[in-house]
Amino acid sequence: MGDFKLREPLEELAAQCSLPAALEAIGERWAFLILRAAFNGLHHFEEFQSTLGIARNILANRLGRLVEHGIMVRAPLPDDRRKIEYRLTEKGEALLPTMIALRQWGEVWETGTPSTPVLVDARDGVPVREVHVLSHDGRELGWHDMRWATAEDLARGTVCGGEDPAFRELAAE
Amino acid sequence: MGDFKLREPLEELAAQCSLPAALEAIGERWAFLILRAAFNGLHHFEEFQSTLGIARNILANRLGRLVEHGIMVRAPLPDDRRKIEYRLTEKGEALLPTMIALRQWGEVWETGTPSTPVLVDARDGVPVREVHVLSHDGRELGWHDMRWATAEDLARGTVCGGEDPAFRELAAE
DNA sequence: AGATCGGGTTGCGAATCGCTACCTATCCTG
DNA sequence: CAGGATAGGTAGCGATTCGCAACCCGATCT
Repeated sequence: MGDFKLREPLEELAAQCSLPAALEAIGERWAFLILRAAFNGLHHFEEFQSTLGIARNILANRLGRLVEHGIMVRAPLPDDRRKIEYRLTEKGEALLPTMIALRQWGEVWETGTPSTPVLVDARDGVPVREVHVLSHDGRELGWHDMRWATAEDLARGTVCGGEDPAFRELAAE
Repeated sequence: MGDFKLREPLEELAAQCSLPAALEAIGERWAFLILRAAFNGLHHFEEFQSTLGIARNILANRLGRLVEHGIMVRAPLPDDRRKIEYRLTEKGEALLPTMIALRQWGEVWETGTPSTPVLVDARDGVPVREVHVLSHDGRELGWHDMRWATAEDLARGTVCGGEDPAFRELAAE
């Protein structure tokens, strides 16, 4: 027991968009919270278990899955071979913007209060900005400032003002 | 059947961080994909069902939950009262940066290819930037450029260079 | 050697998922 | 206005998955 099977239907959708692929890796219950704990400096099974209150078998399963997906690495410590260190890989660290964006959304729309601890710039101790989608020239874009474009749209430059040199550059590849 | 009960343990954690609160709202399987479909312009039960391939009772449950959480609104159309429109609220639209960040992560670390369709700036048709965590002065911060700060850290300005005027301003509240 | 600790696995009942069939209003058509 | 099609769900039921508690086993400590 404890070896759960994959649920397939997401994979079909992954052909079109990589969101399903991402969810396959970290979309399960607890995965994001384990990740947050890891970002908070936790590295050991018992630490995750006691601070998250997650069931042990589920935790073992999730850690295993995160390792499978290359999001964390499992390393037995040389000085105490009972201890196993779970550590974020570069791939795992790359999930930070997603996690912060989700947390900030929760702050604004769910809890209404800033979470602690706060993530600050290590250089000057100032809290980080709110995560936004930015245009190529750095403007903050709301949903109504964007649109979807197909591969052909991009290649043709038929979307709107295809005169922009930065666009030509991007569309070229 | 179909009325699922909430699982509580997440709520305790929500006191400290609003990530659990956010996950309570959109952390379930399919929720993000329904959201993506909504961002792609789908508005009706059958549209979601056929494009996502999700089971009908699960879809009904998820849509209901998203509506409960104020992420979507359910509106019967006046001209055809069989039809129900599901539409993103402002709160739902605010999830776009999270979704894009997750999708971009999937593109880079899972599928390795850009997804279609591509999200572009409506003004000039240029694809949006990759989502990053930015410092108050706009630098892109990697995980190792940040740290966690407690409320006291912020109030005291003991973190590092507390001389920054922007920091004083933020720490004041 | 015996106790303890870190990191799991096993069993089992409860909750959730997914599939296939209904079901109920509303249109639409003759 | 009867009969069918359409939109949006429910109900039943087997297959997974979750959560809890108990057990296991190889280090390590005393």
